[in-house]
Amino acid sequence: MEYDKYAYEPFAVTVDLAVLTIRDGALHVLLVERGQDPFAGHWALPGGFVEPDESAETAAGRELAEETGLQDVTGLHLEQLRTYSEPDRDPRMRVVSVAFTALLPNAPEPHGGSDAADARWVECDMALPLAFDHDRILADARDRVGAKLEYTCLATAFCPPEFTLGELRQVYETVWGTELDRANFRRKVLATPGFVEPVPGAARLTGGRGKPAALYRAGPATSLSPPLLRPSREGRPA
Amino acid sequence: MEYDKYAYEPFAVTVDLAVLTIRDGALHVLLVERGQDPFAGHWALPGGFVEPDESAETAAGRELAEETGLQDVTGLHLEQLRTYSEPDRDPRMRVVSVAFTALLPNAPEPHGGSDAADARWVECDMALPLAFDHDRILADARDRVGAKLEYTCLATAFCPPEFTLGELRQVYETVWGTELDRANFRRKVLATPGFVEPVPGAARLTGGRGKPAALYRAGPATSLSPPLLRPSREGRPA
DNA sequence: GCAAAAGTGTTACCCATACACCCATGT
DNA sequence: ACATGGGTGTATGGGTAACACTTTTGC
Repeated sequence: MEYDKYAYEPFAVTVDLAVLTIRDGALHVLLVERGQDPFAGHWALPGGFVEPDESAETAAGRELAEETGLQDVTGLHLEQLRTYSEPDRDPRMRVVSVAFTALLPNAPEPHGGSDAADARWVECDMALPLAFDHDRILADARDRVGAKLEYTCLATAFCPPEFTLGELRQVYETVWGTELDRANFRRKVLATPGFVEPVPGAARLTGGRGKPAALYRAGPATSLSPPLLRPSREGRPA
Repeated sequence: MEYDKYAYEPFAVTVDLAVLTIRDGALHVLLVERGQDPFAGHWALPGGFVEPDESAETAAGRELAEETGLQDVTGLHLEQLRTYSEPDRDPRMRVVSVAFTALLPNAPEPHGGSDAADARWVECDMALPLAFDHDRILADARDRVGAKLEYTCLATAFCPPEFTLGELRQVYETVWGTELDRANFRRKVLATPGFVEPVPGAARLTGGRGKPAALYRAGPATSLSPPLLRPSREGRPA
């Protein structure tokens, strides 16, 4: 049987990417400067249209490679965040956007490829305001990542293939904006089977000072039970 | 500036609903029997097209009201699950579906409204196989709900406005498929500020036998910290 | 020597677990 | 009387928090 594809006003489907990384102890997001209206000259999250033969996931991976110039997407974490579909979120037409969160270990300088006038890393707290509803998408991405650090092994996605426990701890401290006790963090991570695996004999200096630290790789585990909870949860009932 | 809305092959955007409730101590899902191809005669999750002036959230609420006949959507939990966009998930055309999870306290018998030939509650474990990729959507919904019971106050969404702690505990036991210690569950819930609030002086018999139980209402809290973890977490690394 | 960061040890306390036990109700 | 489910008490153990201490490096 045939089906009238044009019975409805057409929808466009796009992907938007909240690409996060840690630079200089601060959470950064990849932004592009829009080259055309609407919001020409404003900063926005990278993204683009889903092609007819692509899933949103495929489109997100393609856009990410285009924007960052990364070909080795190994060890890269790409995850669907949620879908934004308010009728007026794009003044041109109905655009439904599937948003993704991507976590990068190292931060290669982006080359403003494809349709973006310019692309660069911006500290998250300095990023607002963004085009469209991208402020909200970025805020949702930060919430999600912060929450996921508690009960998943996601933190290693921010680290290079080999990392020290101090670097891993800095991931938590940066995303959560808190300080963690070194000793307790170490015990907790090492006590979780499959979270990290030691690299035998390897050690590296971190920050130029202090004792060289042992190196670890990400392990096969994905979930953290019991979870690693954020400190200072103050909850007062009404 | 104008924009060519028809430059791309058109996408259709739909919503699919995993409406869950608890009946007779088992998790049930609302299913409709499809009246036309593709998958005519098969069971599927309720859903439908997003109208031109609707967000996916609005469309999901409308579809839910249509399928269940519920007008008082008070105390109803409707939440975006994720978006399914594989190019071949619908043989007719490109259909991108935003899936939602809805939790209902009581289970009104659905009336097969709108375009559904029939609609009924089906025990989740008996539901497979479903049309399209709805098996996967339902599995994702069950995973999500089970996980959210751990660190949110979502369980009250399965309960009527006033409920006993035993009923609340049955929600956990049903969704998780485990048994929980009554005494410890009680202490845990009451120790979490804002999870439940007592209804002064009220009591009700549950199951006809035993001591009448005190009644509680859902409180203002939404998150559960520290979380209420599922028992028997056995994790073996590779 | 001093600062900085890694790594180890120790103690106290919280909290979850696992029970035992009493209470109120219907059959 | 007995079964059933609500409600309370309590001992034990594991894990986290908090802090002291040693080690190894660069300046």
